[in-house]
Amino acid sequence: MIITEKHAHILEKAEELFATNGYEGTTVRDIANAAEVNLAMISYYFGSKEKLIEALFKIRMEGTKLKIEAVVNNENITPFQKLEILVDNYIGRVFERQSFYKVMLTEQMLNKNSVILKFMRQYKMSYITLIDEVIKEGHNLNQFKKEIDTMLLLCSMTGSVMQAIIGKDNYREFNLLNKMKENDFEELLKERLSKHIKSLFKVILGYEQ
Amino acid sequence: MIITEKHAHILEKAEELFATNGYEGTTVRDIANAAEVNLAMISYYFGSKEKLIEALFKIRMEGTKLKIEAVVNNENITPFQKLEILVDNYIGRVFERQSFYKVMLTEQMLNKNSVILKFMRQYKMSYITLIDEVIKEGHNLNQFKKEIDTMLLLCSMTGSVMQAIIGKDNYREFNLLNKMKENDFEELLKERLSKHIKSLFKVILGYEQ
DNA sequence: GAAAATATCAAACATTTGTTTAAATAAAAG
DNA sequence: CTTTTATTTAAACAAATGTTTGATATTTTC
Repeated sequence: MIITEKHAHILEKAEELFATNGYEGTTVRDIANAAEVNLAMISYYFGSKEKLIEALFKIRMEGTKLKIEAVVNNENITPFQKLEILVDNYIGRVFERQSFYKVMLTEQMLNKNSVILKFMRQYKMSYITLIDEVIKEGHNLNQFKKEIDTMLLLCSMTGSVMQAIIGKDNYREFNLLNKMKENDFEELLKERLSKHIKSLFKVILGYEQ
Repeated sequence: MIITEKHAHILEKAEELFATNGYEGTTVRDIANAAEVNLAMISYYFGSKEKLIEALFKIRMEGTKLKIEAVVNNENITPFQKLEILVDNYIGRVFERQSFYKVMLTEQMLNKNSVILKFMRQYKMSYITLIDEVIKEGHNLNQFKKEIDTMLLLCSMTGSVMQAIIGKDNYREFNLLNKMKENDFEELLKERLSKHIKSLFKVILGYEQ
């Protein structure tokens, strides 16, 4: 399937609606209105509502895998530096595409669509095997001193970021940051998350230089 | 509103359906079938589908707050022990009520219902202020050495647990635990999560006895 | 045990849903 | 320019949705 600009535009509007109202809570009419196209165009372009969300997952997940792998194939940096870059990449991607990651989170729980499940499985597995490699490398170089549960560490990373995003407003309020501009606040939160998660990795892996 | 056994039974079936299919993805007919009552009984008992999910949040959140506070009012244990108990309580509650916590997670993202928002806000705030107190106590006693971002630590706790639950099957597969019985596996995962999160707290707070 | 209140039921209700149709318009190809 | 192909449209479609109705059964109250 060829994705034109029109496709991409509709997908972006649909993505926003799915993030705020859920897949089932979003009607094809909502999408058509938001994208300012005729109702029938959704079927015309994508075939069905279900194929539309499949297309969304396809387009969003395509680039991601390559981006992740590029980091690890860089030979000139230490394992811990690689992990730091992976963390920052992850945070950057989630903040850049908050809507999509919210959709992903709900679909992880609810979805039974096999196409979407395949995409998510692929994404997760590439991430975990990659990090596992880097961690093994660090152990071999005797830079990481502790044996760890990679998957739980990954849960902490993704979970911390997602919870922070979902509870953004609570965080803002609790830390008395209401006056800040939205953009500045997001940068602050990203920065704090980055530090927080890197230190998680550090202490859990028993990193020593 | 008085909650009878019949109410509770319908709510439990609805809760399961909401967890697997989402609120919008669950029809009143689905609930009636699952609870083995006539379709009209849902309206008769709860007034509407929306009031049903509000009742679910009400009943589930009522007990929680008291349980949390009981821990902290125990004077005979150290701050870090209190945190350990809070962590184990949290894990225990989530595993015991996986369906509800899944519903909560999606509603956190999607819901605009003011009644539900109020419940969740209350829940979150009571948790955070409580933990904040314990952490201050630990600092005053010079047992915690590091200044921390309480809310991010909380994000890591809740996020780790939720991600682990959502990705249970992945965890099982990746760690080659497929032969294990579901119950045994859950106990194992709880144990590992408990250790993992407690060590997070320990290192991030700079705990020294 | 009759009267009143509560619970259950199948059927019907008006909306909303995703999708399709067939006609009209615009763009591309020859 | 004309024909063919691709796009856009309003209207229609059947199925599904949350809710209500009015009749019937069951339980409670006195």
